[in-house]
Amino acid sequence: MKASSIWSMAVHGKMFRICNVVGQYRNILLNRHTSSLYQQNAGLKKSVEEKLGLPPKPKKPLTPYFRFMAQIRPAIVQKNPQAKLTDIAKLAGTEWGKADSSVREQLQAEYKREMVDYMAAQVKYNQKLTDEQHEEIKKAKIEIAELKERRLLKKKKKELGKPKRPLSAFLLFMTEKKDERGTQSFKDWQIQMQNEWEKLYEEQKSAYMARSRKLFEEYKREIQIWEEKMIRLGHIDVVRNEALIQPKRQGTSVSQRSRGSEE
DNA sequence: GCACTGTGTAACGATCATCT
DNA sequence: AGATGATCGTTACACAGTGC
Repeated sequence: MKASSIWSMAVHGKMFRICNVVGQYRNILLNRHTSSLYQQNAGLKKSVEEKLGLPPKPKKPLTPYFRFMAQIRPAIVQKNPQAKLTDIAKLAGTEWGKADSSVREQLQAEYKREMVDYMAAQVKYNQKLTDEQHEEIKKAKIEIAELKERRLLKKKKKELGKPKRPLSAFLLFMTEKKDERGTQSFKDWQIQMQNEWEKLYEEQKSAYMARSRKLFEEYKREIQIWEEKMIRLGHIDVVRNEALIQPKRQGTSVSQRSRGSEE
């Protein structure tokens, strides 16, 4: 903890130098960056290194455009109090397009100066880490990238209207009983549901199972139609592998398609 | 070509446990 | 992976420029 706070102080010091911008926005900039760093240290946005319990790595200097945005943001917000974050970014982009070349050059020069410090800090930081720590960071980054990929694929499936898997017999039972929960804790209620499910008469259970089976039959039909449509549209990544392997019952076959892109 | 850099917030995800 | 729900944590969104 102590080591990390020393690191944190070092980063603070660097950022204050980074924020040493001349002109009328100097104070605003200083305040903004101070609070921003405070939030990061409070753990709102942790870097991979910090998540792994390693000292925080030096932050990249702000690019000229980000520096510019930080300067004009207060004015934009004041003029457009109800503007959303995304609106502000758009307005800032417009302003950047209209900005004087001397302003751009000055911001560019500041960026270059701070980049020198950053590079040195980065080298120092990397030297401080062991080979194992470097490897750990590398692995974590790959994992994060894979997670992101999975999340995006899930989002795509949703957007393309992938049919949802139907409820199992037990879930149908649980859904039906949800209004009877009252003030019981979620966990206790689940355990109670499990007990009640086990005590159900076979014919009662069978009724739920029959309903679930029927839903699954419908689902099978829906998913097949949907996957065939996805293949036609070229969205092979959202289709289960079986759908690519199994030849279709009628019409054009997809079996000759290459499966190279899939696992 | 993608991650990073800043911002605030809405939306989304993981978690807990249960079964199929 | 589907539902249940509260809670806490994380990410996408917009913008442009830079470096790996």
